[in-house]
Amino acid sequence: MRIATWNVNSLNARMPRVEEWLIQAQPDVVCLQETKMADAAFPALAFEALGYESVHHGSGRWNGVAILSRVGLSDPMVGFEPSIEPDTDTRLISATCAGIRVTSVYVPNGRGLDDPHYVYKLSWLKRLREHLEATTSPEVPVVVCGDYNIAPTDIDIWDPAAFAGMTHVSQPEREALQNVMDWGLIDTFRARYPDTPGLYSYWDYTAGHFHKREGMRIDFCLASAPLANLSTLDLVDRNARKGTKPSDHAPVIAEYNYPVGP
DNA sequence: ATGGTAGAGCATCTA
Repeated sequence: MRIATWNVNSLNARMPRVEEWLIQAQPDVVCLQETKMADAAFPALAFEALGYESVHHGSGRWNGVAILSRVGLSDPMVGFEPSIEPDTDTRLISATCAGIRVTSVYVPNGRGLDDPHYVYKLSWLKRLREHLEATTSPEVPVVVCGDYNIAPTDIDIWDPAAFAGMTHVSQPEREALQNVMDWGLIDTFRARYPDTPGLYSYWDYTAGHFHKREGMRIDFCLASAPLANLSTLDLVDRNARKGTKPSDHAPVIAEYNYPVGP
């Protein structure tokens, strides 16, 4: 089972590259973030032509998340479970694919430590844990994939000094992420490469950061133990960040020795 | 070549 997550930074702008990448990378399940489109504009037919069922949750100009699957897709849920304070944005969608409860998340950026959006970010992460508690169990196969907009530790960023006083690295954010993971989600990527620096999934478009290998690891496929125990591979597809009109994020791919089939 | 925003949408916000 090959599961990928990719913040595409506008699916309209990225569709040619996404289609090309699906054919080349052959993922079974894909979580997309920042589609930046309304549901009515989502190119479900184009994905279907490539063998993927899909669900999308988007409102227009900003955020927007989707799940693609070629191994079956059922029981979709958009946003947080109804008992939870609703999200004002379209940042979460869930579905069951081949017996795995899959969630695509686009955690709020936070903007600044003194910005209301930072409070929203922390609240959103608290609600993500409540959503998992209310809808599934760490005893079954679960993946929560997406752009978390948090670097778990300083090994996940190119220069800790460059991020002093900024979002993505603050202690409250890291604790909020840890609280989500404490529900029962494992970062198999870092478990596989515990001491390897320079493994990033996002590079700022500005100032040639990608070419200088100055990035952050903020996109993860987090898995519950039944799936994480079957982890066979974790990688960042850096090639997808090169060339013409790339997203500022690269796809993150995780593989599990788990039976593929609807 | 030896550097270096991008997207949405039309002023400016978001990342």
